[in-house]
Amino acid sequence: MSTSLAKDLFPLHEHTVARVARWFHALSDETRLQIIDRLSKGEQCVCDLTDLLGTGQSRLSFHLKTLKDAGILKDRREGRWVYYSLNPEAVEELERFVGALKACCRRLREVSPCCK
Amino acid sequence: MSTSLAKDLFPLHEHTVARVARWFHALSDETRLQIIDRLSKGEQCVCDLTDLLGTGQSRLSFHLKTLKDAGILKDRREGRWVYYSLNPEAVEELERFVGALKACCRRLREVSPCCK
DNA sequence: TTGATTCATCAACATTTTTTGATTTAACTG
DNA sequence: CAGTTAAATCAAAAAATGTTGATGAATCAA
Repeated sequence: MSTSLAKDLFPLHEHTVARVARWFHALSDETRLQIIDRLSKGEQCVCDLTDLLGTGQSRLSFHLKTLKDAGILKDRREGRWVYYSLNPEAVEELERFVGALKACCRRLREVSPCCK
Repeated sequence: MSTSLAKDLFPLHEHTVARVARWFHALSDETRLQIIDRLSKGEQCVCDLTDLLGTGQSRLSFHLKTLKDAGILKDRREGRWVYYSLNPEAVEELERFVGALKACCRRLREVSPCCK
């Protein structure tokens, strides 16, 4: 079952490569991972997150935008506040990719066994 | 069970943030994802990969080093040739992280149901 | 309307990452 | 040994990213 997943994804389409690179880029920054960490506990508005960074608010805004543009976060306005949250669909797609990669590793291990 | 995994990882330790950022950075480049794609079919030596990039060999070397330093790839020398392959342990750790994140999403969905 | 608050955007700058071509190292071959 | 091949390393230039402080837009409250 997960083997067929791998068959679907690998070899990667050009389009897939671009999308996946975007996800990973969004997640490749420590500040952004801390944002993810916060949001893993639930939706937060921007002002709740400002304490994460000792510095300016534009910086936070920049990172939130990076994550949102990559599809990792969703946002929702409520009056003056904007609430950000994890986008479960993106997380699932990510999981699918990593799962497919793992399936490749498993298959390779079966092909060339312990000897070597 | 995967819920307990999430409990282990989130909230993220500083150390974890740094490690994960490294993995994701290594995977955030299209060239490097194409290398991964190749290696998903099995071990390859550097010279087999040079056709991936129209340009110089030092560039390939740079990207291979980036992936190796992040722990995503392993290498092995055999005479004049160096063979690179996926590191299954890294892939599994990656899967664990993404799985934990997904568990967070699931939990959040349960807490705040359909309404809203 | 005026003023305050929340957040996004912008432009200038700083920092980091990537590319390139040249050089170096290591391993083999004759 | 001299010559060749595979791959890593280096330094300089180019490109992409991230930071900062200032400004702008939207919403609300008095």
